[in-house]
Amino acid sequence: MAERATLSSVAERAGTSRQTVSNVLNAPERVRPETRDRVRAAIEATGYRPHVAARQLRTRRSMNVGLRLMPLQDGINGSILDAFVHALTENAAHAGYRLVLFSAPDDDGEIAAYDELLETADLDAFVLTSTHHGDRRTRWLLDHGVAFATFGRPWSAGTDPRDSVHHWVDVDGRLGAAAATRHLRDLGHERIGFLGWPAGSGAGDERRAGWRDVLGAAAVLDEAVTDGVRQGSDAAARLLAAGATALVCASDSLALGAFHRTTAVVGFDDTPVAAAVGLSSVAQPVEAAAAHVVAMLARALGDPVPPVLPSTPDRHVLLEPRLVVRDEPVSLAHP
Amino acid sequence: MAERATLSSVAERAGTSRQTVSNVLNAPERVRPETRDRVRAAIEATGYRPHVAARQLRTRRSMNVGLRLMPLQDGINGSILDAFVHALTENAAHAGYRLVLFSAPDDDGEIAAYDELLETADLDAFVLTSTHHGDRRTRWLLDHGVAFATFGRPWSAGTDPRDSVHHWVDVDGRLGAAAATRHLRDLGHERIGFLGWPAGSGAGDERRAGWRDVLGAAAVLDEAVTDGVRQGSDAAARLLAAGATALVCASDSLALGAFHRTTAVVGFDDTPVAAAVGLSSVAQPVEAAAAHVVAMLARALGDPVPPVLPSTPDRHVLLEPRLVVRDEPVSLAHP
DNA sequence: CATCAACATTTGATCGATCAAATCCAATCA
DNA sequence: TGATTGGATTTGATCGATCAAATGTTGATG
Repeated sequence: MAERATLSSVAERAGTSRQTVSNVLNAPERVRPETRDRVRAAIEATGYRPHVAARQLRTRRSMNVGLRLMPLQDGINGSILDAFVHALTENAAHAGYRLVLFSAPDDDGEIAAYDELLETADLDAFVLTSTHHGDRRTRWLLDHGVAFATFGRPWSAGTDPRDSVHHWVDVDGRLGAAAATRHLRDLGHERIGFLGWPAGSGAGDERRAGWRDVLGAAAVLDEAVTDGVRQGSDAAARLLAAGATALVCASDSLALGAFHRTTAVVGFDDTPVAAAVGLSSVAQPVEAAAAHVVAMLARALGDPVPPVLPSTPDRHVLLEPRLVVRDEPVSLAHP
Repeated sequence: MAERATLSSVAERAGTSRQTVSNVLNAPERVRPETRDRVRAAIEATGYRPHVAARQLRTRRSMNVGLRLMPLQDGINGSILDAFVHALTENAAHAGYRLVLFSAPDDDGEIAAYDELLETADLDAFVLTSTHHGDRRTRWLLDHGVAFATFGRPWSAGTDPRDSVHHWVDVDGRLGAAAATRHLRDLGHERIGFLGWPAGSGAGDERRAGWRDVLGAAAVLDEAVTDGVRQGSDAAARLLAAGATALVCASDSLALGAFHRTTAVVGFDDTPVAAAVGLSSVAQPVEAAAAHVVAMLARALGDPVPPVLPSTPDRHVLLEPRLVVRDEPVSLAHP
């Protein structure tokens, strides 16, 4: 087994010094072209790869980004986050970052984990998901000058202006719900109900607002229940009894419950279940969201943003969801 | 902002040397109790935490475990892997490991990533999922003396004995299918069909075998289709037409398709969908699987195995799945 | 031809831990 | 008393990179 190549071993081979090799990698413009080529050849020949721990010890940069895995969602809806984690992993790799996972029982535990990881492992940044009212995590990170971005808007009532200064990416659920409503109207439905959650959840309220945007004064058939298939089924029955002929739902769980009462249903998040049963649903562009998150972090960290990532310098990005229309229900098509 | 505490700063405060502080942390028995207490007090007072990069540079151990995120499953079934990732993250933390994610387009890409991560980041071990026939990854890792464990048996036809020497954890699908079949028989069904995949997939064949184990010569109603809700629905119709009154399915996707034809269905993997619609399903003990994986890695690495992890010294663990019986179908209960 | 600036390259120190070997110290024994 | 032993503690070197400052080289300029 060959010895591990180091800066020094490469330097020796190229007939230069450590630092020149280092410069070829980190500041090539400082090195004369001929030397550069000679060093590059030596790097190639030895298969040299920089050792991250050594670099980290000196620079205090680990190129690692932390992500807390949220406790598993009980239902169907958790899968967007999983898709997001996938997309994040790939996009982080494009920018040279690696994703480090950790878990915590609650927000305070997550904050304690930040503290620990920053001090012991030099994590460069964090990605937060599932932002909510009164989120202490963002405050802590801002106060400590840590780079981070959230997937999800800051949902606070705007009391503290600092909440809006951090980087975030979110999907415009209002637009999505509006598109869903319009789609059903285009199919000929006139009495379109909304099946969502009780007021108070940021995302839920947004979606309801999108439905109202389209229907205006006709937006009267409104049910608010906790998330779940059974609740969706029951509430759908009530809405249909009240005269609704089509339903916009705040989640695929609710939509799945509603789906066997009528196929004129649109769900939210385009989970695997929706695809499986042929349910139309509003898809979140998680891939794009992840790309924006990584781009924001790279900018915040002063690192180059690779061309594959979005180059908008915005600190906030609100993405447009996409309505996935499926016109052939699969599993519930009783003969 | 206080300066970062280091071994030296703690040592100074405690009136000892660096090395003694290091010993208190890594080999306390070498230090006289009084000194030990003094040092511990200094550690406490300064909030000292060891810097992983510095340690890693010297010891060549990162305490990081790599995991490749598989490309997203198209359907419902991917969620077991996600649950496994969660469980793995938590159990890894118990043993002092962190989980580092990476992605790769295929097995060869994964191997290239191993190579890279080992050399640059000193990853201590890897966890592999979705093992399959002719898996080159395990061979490579064995050849390079890298610690790893797989979630999933080596499914090779036993040509190379090395395949069986590595650490693996799996769930006994055969047992699970048998339990499902028995459950349906106990409910009074006599003609129980199996709805699975074409022969050739390790896990699928196991599950079919479990069904045969229970029914013996009565195991005749057998359909093999590719995975999917629609396929499940269609195949279920054929099986029912052929006289079946109940169905054991190889996946929740298939089971969901079958579910509206008859509620006498048992699925596999107990995905969120199954819970959502009230479908009985065979649950994989992912939590236990993850704990075993971490315990195996810790042993392989010569690290202490924390008491919360299983202490069996086995290199192979076959876990028993659990049948989750749900007797009230939710969404498909047509009035 | 000497001087100076600008560029190119090298040298020594450093990040914070561990390893290996040296030193210190108290207790034991000839 | 002095040598010996074993445990406790300290010292110096090291891992592999980067930083900061010093040195070396080149070309332009008066």
